[in-house]
Amino acid sequence: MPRAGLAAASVTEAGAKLADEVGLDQLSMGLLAQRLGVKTPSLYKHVESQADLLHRIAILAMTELGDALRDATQGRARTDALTAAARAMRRFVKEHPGRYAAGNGARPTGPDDPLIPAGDRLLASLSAVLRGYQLDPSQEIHALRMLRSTLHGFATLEVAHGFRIDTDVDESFAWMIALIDHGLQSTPQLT
Amino acid sequence: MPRAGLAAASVTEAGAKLADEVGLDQLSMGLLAQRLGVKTPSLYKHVESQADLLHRIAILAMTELGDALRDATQGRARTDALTAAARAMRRFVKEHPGRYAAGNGARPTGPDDPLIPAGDRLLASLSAVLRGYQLDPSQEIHALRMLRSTLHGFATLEVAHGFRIDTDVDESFAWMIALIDHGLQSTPQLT
DNA sequence: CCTGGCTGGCTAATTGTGCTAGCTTTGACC
DNA sequence: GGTCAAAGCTAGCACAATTAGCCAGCCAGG
Repeated sequence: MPRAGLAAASVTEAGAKLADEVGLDQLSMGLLAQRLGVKTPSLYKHVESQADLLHRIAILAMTELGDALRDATQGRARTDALTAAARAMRRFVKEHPGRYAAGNGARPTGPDDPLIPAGDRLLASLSAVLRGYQLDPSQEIHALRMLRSTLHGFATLEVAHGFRIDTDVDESFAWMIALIDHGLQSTPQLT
Repeated sequence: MPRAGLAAASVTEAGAKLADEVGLDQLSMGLLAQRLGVKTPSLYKHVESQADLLHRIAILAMTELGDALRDATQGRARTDALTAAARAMRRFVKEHPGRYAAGNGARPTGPDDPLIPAGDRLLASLSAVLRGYQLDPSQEIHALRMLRSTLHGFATLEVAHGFRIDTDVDESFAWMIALIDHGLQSTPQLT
């Protein structure tokens, strides 16, 4: 009997792809095994448990998203960088809703969990966007959280079909980014 | 054998409370039955399925949240109304994370699903907040989506322990609201 | 009263899913 | 060619959702 030739990385990748297709909550070990042409218990040779699989998908997602943001903002600043980062984030969540959901739900399991540096790099990319606005250092953390909340909220609502009619969603997104950009430029006035 | 005296409404309420305590994904029929002092299959006399239960919890959550927003914004306008609505929303999600998650995940099952009016009332409350800013009508939908995305994103990230250190979260929230308020007041400049 | 039917509980059993145990085969390396 | 870890498999357990079908309590009408 020929071997399937799997490894932890390829199982994780396949799991992430499947989660994007069917939704994270519909991702089962059986379905993934079927997709890989293997029986369910065989997956446990590569992955400790379903929780472990989800964790690996989460790390993959955070890493990919961090990379996407870094690439998108390379060589840009202020409004340009903000727009590029926002679009990259929205695009990633739209194309990879399952992965992204996994990334969101994951908690680090210990102090040397690779999820932590992956998350750090993601935050660093967003921080880099804000750097161009030369905020008061005491406001950076607030701006970072605001930016993250906004992008996260919009993207998750969108993929959950949270916006009633699908009209003008692109326009709404651009409008929201413009509002944030405007706000970041007038930041001293915010107390 | 004495009866437990349940009804669909009380089962839903208990399910919502339990979801808030243990997390929506940990809510099982067995756990809920145990909480109600009843065996699992008995729940099916009051609720069609687990999916039905979640749907009922979702409707409850949307209704409650809509009420909370309406109450919070009564008699207020502009900055005042915005702040009150934002706080009410954040508070609700913090106190009822399970319900809120159920409300988010739910999709209407048909054209006369009570979830639809419940959602409408929620959106109407947020719309009312924006009315005070006298936006250009073409921008109302964008502002509404922005507001919803922002509040949703912040609150969900917060309950998911998405903010690394818990310091200054209140401050970040206030800062974000101030930025939105400022943006809504200078809305003509956003093209 | 008391009695019949509806209601809301129960037990038993089915299915699907995560997971473990333990066996077998492949294939890489000596 | 022998050996041994890796990677597959079958069998089977545990637990969650659900269904079927039984029985007790309660309430209205005689």
